[in-house]
Amino acid sequence: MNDPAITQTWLEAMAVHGARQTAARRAICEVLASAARAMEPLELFTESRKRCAGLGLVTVYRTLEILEELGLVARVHQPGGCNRYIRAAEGHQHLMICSACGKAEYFEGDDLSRLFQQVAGRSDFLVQDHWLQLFGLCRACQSASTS
Amino acid sequence: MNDPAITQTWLEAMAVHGARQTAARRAICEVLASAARAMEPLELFTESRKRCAGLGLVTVYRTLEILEELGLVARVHQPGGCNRYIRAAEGHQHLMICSACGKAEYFEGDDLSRLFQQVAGRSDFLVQDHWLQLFGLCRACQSASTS
DNA sequence: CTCCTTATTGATAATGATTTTCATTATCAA
DNA sequence: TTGATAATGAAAATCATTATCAATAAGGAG
Repeated sequence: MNDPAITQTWLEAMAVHGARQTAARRAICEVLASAARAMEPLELFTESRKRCAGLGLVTVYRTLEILEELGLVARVHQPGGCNRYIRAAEGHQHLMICSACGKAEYFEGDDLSRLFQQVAGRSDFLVQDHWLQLFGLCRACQSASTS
Repeated sequence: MNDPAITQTWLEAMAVHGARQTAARRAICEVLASAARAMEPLELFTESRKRCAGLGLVTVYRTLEILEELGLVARVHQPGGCNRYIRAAEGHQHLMICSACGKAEYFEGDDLSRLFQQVAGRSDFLVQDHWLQLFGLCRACQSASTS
């Protein structure tokens, strides 16, 4: 699914949820859907404002709240802070984040769920959910550090 | 290693680091070392104050900063917030958190590192670090929800 | 054991991110 | 086209965290 399609999907999902379709929301969704990195509210505000003059920061917060509530967008936790948002995973995927440029990419982690149950089975916990994130260097940043 | 021993280890590590041994720090370490759950600064403050009258919240923040810097304590990220701290893992361990009571427990995850490299190998990322946390129900809370 | 340097302390003020409030504006169903 | 009402932006309020600073206490030197 490409970026414009994602934006469309998000706006439709919001509509189903009873939320109106506005210029502000469209701008915010477009920016976030096409972002290669997780973005924080202020960045998202600055970028989205280029597409929707007069946009307010508060609207960014409110839109993120809805998108997160609908499971379309996810908050990303990093050593440097936990206020960045990115397109949510499709199915059993996990994030891999470049610690140099911030680029984020999902990878399939379907086979991991089973393992977690098993590993945790050694204790008395009943596992219901898991958070997994990998940090490293993307291809571009590997090359950059070599040269 | 039991709780008083952990406290002692922490205070000694802080001493090596050049930090003085004070009543405030001892109280904070004692509380955090014996905690079964990750605690937020304000909670830690309230509890520690019972052992060290007049303790200030600011000192809790400062002590946490040192303990984290020395790798003795780790920040815990949860859906409800990212401002809780807990005893750091020993070696390749990961956290398992009870979503009902908050109880946290470490489990061995040594064999997982290899898997992450492998899984990520499908992409162009060079994995350097990983964050893994499991959420579920501890034994006590499983029983509670059954009865 | 006492003194003295200096790290540590708590109270207060400042900061920065996020939320709330509210009057105005825009969406969209009828 | 119209009207009920959701959505908006500006400003104020809130909350956690950080910086400031004068008073205090830790702990090495003597």
